[in-house]
Amino acid sequence: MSPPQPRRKPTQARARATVDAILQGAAQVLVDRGFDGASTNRIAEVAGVSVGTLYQYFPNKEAVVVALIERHCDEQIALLQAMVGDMVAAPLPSAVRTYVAALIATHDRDREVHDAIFRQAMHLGLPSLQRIHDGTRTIVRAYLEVHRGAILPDDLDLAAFVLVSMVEGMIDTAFFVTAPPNREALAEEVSRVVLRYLLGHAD
Amino acid sequence: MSPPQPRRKPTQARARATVDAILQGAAQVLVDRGFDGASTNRIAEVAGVSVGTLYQYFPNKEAVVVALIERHCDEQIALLQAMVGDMVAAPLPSAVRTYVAALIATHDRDREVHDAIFRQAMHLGLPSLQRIHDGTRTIVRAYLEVHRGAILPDDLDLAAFVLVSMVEGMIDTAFFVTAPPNREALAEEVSRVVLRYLLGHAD
Amino acid sequence: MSPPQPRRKPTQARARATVDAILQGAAQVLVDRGFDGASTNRIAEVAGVSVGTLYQYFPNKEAVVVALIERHCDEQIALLQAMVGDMVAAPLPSAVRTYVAALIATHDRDREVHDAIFRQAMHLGLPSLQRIHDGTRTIVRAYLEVHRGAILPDDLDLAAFVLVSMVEGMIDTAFFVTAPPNREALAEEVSRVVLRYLLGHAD
Amino acid sequence: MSPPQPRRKPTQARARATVDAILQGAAQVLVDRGFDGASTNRIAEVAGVSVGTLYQYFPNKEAVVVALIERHCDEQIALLQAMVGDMVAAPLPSAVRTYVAALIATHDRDREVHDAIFRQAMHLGLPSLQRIHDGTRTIVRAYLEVHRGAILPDDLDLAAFVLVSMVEGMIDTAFFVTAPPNREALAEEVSRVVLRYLLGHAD
DNA sequence: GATGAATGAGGCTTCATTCAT
DNA sequence: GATGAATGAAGCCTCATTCAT
Repeated sequence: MSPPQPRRKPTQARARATVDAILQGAAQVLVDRGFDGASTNRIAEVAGVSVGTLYQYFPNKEAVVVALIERHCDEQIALLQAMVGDMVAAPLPSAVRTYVAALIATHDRDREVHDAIFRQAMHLGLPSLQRIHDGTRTIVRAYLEVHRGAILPDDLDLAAFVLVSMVEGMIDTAFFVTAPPNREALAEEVSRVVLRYLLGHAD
Repeated sequence: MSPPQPRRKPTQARARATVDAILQGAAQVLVDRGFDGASTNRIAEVAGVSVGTLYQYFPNKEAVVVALIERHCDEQIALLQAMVGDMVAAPLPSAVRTYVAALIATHDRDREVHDAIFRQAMHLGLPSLQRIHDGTRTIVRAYLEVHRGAILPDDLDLAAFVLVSMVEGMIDTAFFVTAPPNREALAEEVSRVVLRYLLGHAD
Repeated sequence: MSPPQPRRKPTQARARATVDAILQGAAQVLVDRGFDGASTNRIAEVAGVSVGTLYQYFPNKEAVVVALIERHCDEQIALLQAMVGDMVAAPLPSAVRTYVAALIATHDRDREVHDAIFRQAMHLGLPSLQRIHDGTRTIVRAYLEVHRGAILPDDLDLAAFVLVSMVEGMIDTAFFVTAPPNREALAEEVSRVVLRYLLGHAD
Repeated sequence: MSPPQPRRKPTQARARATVDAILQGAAQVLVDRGFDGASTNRIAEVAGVSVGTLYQYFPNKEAVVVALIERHCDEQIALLQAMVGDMVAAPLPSAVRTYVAALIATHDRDREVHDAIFRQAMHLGLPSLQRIHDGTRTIVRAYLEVHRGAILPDDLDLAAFVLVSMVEGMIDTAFFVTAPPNREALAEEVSRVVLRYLLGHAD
């Protein structure tokens, strides 16, 4: 409803620390008491500031959650980019395996927080997940372009979409919906799916 | 001696109609105003009954949403089963294409309602999605068993998990997170992924 | 607010049984769930009838509670009268001891029910307790009249009032407020109070 | 270094005023509309604050009533103690008459409020009345100890219990159940009961 | 800048009561 | 006579938000 932008840019170090505390508190409360138990008063309390202070940096409750999600997404993307940084140079099979492993690792960090935030993102129907998806897709698409000659799919846009949404979606399912029958073998099997799709084989 | 018909069948018919109305109302409100805007009073009003009546059939607000999700899941599963009924007899490639098409069709029916309910399911962390997943997985696993000799994967449990979660997750992503670059070609491309995973080729 | 009289006199045996069941249910619920948990629906359910039936015999909820209290008071008075029936003929000391013992016995019967009903009577500020008091006082006053020559007090009205309210009040306190230090000796000590008041000694 | 005055004494003063206002309001409403008519909204309104404020100081409705009862009990006990302060030094007969008069006076102050609160205490089955009783009993017991040689009863615990519960119970009855035939003579007659119990005579 | 007491709309839920069957 | 589904006013309580200090 109201602009999800922070009311004032926290230029001073003290202010930034306050905002950080609030977001930490928000994450904490989200994890501990679920969405409906996350009131601004509670968040402020856990953050160790007063509600008034919270409202000095965020125009309303939603803005806090949005900011939290945004920050989380940024971290996720940064994490992913760091992990796949030199993937481009690698041969396709090992690149894929690295990518899948990175994605899974990404979900393993801060499971609870990730989970809580993910649910909120779904709940609020926010474009944050799309940001993650699109960012990832761009990276993948670029990679496919480089290897265009070696892979089966022609439509690289579509291929990138399918790859990212499939792998991401699957991992989300594995983490949020139902546990896989064999957690150890999961990464390898997913990699096989991808490799067979791209190459026709998984060697 | 006693009347062959239980005394209040008609009453039950009325009650069932009431429950239906409430669930309809809940779906309606969920779509229109989102979860937080879905108050029991609003639901009752849209359903055309009084709050009191709602509470005669559901112990609390969450129960209404849960019932709605459950019903939706049942419908989804029934729909899927109807569509893949004679898939078993079909050759693998066309079976896969049927399955994928069915899944997509399933998402196309009642887009908005499905969307709203799906979000709630995620939000509430309910096992309903798991039910869908597990149901589907059982079907798929049985199918793979039949074709065991013709496919590459050994671990059929894992294969079934990967297939279902991947395809389902991907379609969810396509519908809820970001639109695919080429909606027409999507089904075929997903089918290809599956077929190459199972056979090494997609012919 | 509305007349506390039953809507229709239950002339038939069946109807009387129904009324009984309802009052039983009311007592039950009052004991089990306290006053605020005693809803007409619950009472009807426990009584094994439908709410509608309850409302055929009682105009509103209060009427049920009032009827219950009335019935209880009647029982109490009858019980008391039975116990002190031939007290008049007895010599004063043993008469007093009989009376006190009867009062205590009266409180011991159906402790829980008595307790619950007593609280309601207080709560509703009903004249029922007054009925018990006045009834008892009349009996006592008559007895004192007979023994006028043998006792110290002149004002028999006042004496009867003091005796009844004191003994009754004390027993209520003993039962509802705090336990006496010596339950066994209580009756004898109370009797002594009364006898010394009447005679100057307790022999 | 740090300010010698804690930062929000004024705040606390304000808060205390608010709590007072709420309790006043509660007493008011209890008297005016009875327990069932005493809604938190009504109490807050009469107190001149918003419901939210009420709930900032009390976790629920019952807590308000309990606090009110507690405060009332404290006042009663303090009042009593003030009145009987130098009773110990007095000779028995006048001490008893002072005590009885004090108790009656205690009931005369704020009749309506006292009445309403007393009913609630019974209704809620709270130990508040017990507190009053036990407090009083301790005082009486100490007094009896001092005069042990001059009185008839041996078991001082029992005697104290009988005295307090009897006198208190009787006065409660006189005030809440039925009016005494001769209000003026009541105190003297009660004193006689007590004195004859303790001494065998009332001079 | 920070604080936290105060606000009050609004959510969830209960329950006395009615009335069509 | 009996039933019990339906009603809806009203109660308790929470929480996003403001503002005087």
